Amino acid sequence: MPGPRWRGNFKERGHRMTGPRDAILDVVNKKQGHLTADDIFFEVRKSYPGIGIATIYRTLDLFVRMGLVNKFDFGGGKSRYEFTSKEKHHHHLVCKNCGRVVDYDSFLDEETELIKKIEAELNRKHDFKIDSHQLDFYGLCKSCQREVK
Amino acid sequence: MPGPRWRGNFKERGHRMTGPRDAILDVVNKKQGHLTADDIFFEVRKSYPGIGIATIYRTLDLFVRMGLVNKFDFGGGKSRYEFTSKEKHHHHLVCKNCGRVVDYDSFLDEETELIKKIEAELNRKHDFKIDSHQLDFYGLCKSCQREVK
DNA sequence: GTATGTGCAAACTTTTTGCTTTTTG
DNA sequence: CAAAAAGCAAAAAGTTTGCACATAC
Repeated sequence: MPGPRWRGNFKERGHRMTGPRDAILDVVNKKQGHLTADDIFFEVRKSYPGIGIATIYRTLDLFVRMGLVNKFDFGGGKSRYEFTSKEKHHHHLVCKNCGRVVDYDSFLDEETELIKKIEAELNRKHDFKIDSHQLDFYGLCKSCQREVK
Repeated sequence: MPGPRWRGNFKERGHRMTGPRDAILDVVNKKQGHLTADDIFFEVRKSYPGIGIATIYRTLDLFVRMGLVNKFDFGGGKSRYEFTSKEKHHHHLVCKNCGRVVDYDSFLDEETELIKKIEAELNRKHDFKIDSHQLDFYGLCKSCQREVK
C-alpha cells in the first residue's frame, strides 16, 4: 500500500510509487542512522516479506539519485544509507574497532564558513563542481578503548 | 632483496623484512596517491613477479597497523592505500563519476584549529579517543561535468 | 631449526546483472 | 496495454582464509 506522501515526487521524475519503495522509504525514514543494505533488507521484510535484496539495492540507488537518501562509506566493506533529513547537517564519529557511528554537530557555524571557503577554492583551482563533503572522525569508543590495544 | 631502511622498524615489532614487503613498501613509497590493492599488485609484480594478491592484502594490513600506510575508503567498493607521508596533511576531492581523487591542502591552519576544537568536544562528550579525521569533498571533475547529467 | 611469511586456490561478502513475471498508471 | 519494477538466481568484484611450502633470523 503505497503511501501518498512521496507519490508526487516520484511521478514528477517519471518513477512509479510501489509497495517495496514505500516500505523501504518507511524504514529509512523511521530507523534513521547509517543503516547497511542488509539492515534495511532485514527490517523491510517485516512489513514486506516477499522483497528481494536486489530490490533493496536498486531502490536505495534510486533514492540516492533522487536525493531522498545519502550513501556513506566509513570503511568496513559495507555502504551505509541514511535518510536525507531536513534537520541539521551533521558529521560522523566512527569507532575503528566496533564500527559504531555517532553523529555530531558541534561548531557547525565555524565549520560551514570554512567549508565554503575551501569549496570555492577547490572549485576554482581544480575545476570541480562540488556538491557535498564529509567530515568524519575516527577513533575508539568508550568500551573499545579497554578491549583493544 | 630487502632494503635496510625499514629493517629495524620491523624487527622491533617482531616482524620480518621480506622481499614482498620491501617491494610493496617501495611501490607505495614511490607511487604515492590513493592506490587500490589491485594497483599495487599490478605495480609490484614488475619488480616481484611471483607475488600473490593475498600477500598484497596481508602486507598492506600489516603496514596499516604499523602506521606506515593509511587506508581510506572513498566509496566505490575499493579500499585505497597511501604512504604515510611526513609531508603536509591533506584531504581529498573525489569525483563521484570517475572516482578520480585529487589532494588538496587549502586553509589548513584554520582547519587544524577547528578540528582541534571539534576533537576536544567529541572526546569529552562522547568519550571517544580520536586519532584521525578525514575531510573529503565530492563532486564532478572537469571532464565528467559534461558527460554526466 | 623454528617461527613467520608466502602462494595458490577456494571461500566469503557485498553488490550487480540478466531475465522472466508482476505491477503501475 | 505498455513501460517500469520486482523477484530470483547467477555472476561480479573485492577481500579473506586454509594449508602446504618456502624463507628469515
